[in-house]
Amino acid sequence: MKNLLSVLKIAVPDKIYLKDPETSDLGKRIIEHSILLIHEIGFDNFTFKKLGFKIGSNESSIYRYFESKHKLLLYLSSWYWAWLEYQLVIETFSISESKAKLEKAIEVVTKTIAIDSDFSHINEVILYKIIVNESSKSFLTKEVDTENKEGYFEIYKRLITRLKEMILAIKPEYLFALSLASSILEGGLHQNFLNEHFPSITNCKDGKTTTEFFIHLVENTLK
Amino acid sequence: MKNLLSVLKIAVPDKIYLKDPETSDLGKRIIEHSILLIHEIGFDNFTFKKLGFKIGSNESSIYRYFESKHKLLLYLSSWYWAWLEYQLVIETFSISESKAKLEKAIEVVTKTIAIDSDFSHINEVILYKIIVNESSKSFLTKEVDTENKEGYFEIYKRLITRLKEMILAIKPEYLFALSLASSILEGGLHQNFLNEHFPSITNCKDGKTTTEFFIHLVENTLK
DNA sequence: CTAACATGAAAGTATTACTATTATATTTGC
DNA sequence: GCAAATATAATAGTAATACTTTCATGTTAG
Repeated sequence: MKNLLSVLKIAVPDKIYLKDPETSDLGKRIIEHSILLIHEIGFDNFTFKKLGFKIGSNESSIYRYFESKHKLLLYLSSWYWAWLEYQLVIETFSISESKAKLEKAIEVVTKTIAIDSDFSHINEVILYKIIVNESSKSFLTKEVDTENKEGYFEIYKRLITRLKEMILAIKPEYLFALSLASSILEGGLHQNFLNEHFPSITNCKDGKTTTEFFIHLVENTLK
Repeated sequence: MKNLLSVLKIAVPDKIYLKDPETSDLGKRIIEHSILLIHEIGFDNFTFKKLGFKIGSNESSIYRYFESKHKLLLYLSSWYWAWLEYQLVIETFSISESKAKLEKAIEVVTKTIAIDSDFSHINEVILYKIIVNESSKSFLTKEVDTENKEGYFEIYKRLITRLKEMILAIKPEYLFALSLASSILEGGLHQNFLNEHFPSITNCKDGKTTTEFFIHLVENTLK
């Protein structure tokens, strides 16, 4: 996996950025340190000025890569979904039995990311925490419909479609495969959010995992 | 229901506001029109200045009721959860059979609110839309842990606890009752969000409802 | 070696999210 | 019916945000 990703490039919809941050040293430092800074102070308190200060660069230079901090969040989200899609495909590819395949898929998309694959400047453990705490803000806006038309959420939707296919492979007549798929993905993030901030309203803690909860849920639903 | 609510008052944790908006005409107009304005321009674009202009009042007067627009969102969210808790209790109270009770509960918390009960200045149909589109922002902040300790999310957590009890009444040995309860509540909002903005990744549309999806899901999970 | 391009530095703008002060209107308590 | 208390309005002010613009400088490619 590590090897493959050092050859492959995670592709993010190119309308999200003004200049591809992967093409320069400054760009890469913007991505690397924006992840660390958003994690540190939260997306709402994050500004390009503060980021510029952190990487010893100028605010105006960062604006040459991203129109706004919102676009940067879209970039980070898309990058994460693309990375997760890659994990999903690789990890389930060789499994032919439908049930085992879906189980592995649920595991991939609901587990807490705790190990950085370390193939790039992007720390996936911290990025995952940002996804849990901030990614909803990328679509909870008045501009969501326009941005959806522009294709900013394509990877996310494709991921859900892939999950849906695996669900339908088990039970083709199930009428809610898309809803179940989207519930697994967002619900997985949400349970991990609760584990961190509202432990009194989740059971996904103390050794019981979000993955177990969803595997049990899905298995019974498709029985 | 209508009659009862005209006597009862929806109680919101009093640390959320500086002055109870229910105690004055201006306060009520702040609540009434903040709901309309947030729905119109989105929470991110909403300001007390714009609201003041809309209700023919001054920005500084609104600040006497709420410290910040974030506190106002917490107020609206808490009000909605309290209102929903009330609906839940009333509608399930007289049902003794566990399965029917839980089914009714799922219906209450996952259905799209389309009729305003019209007992107050608060338009519940529009408020529901705000909850779907904006309520996550009330807890997706760096201050969530402090605010949780202050008790700002008590009603929300109590609602989930009530749902959990109804789940356990059916299957006491089920290990994920809290996670299932929180998934129903947040998942219900999310499916309705998808229906509005990302219809390609949900089945809760074209006559198939979010409620049906969750009733089927829960019934099979607890079988 | 020069033209193109990337980055940096500085200044400017409109808006936001408040706070503070003072004035005026309304209510209430006696 | 009047003074005191309270609520609201008007105005101004502040620091920060979310950018944009301009110009200078350094670097790189043909």
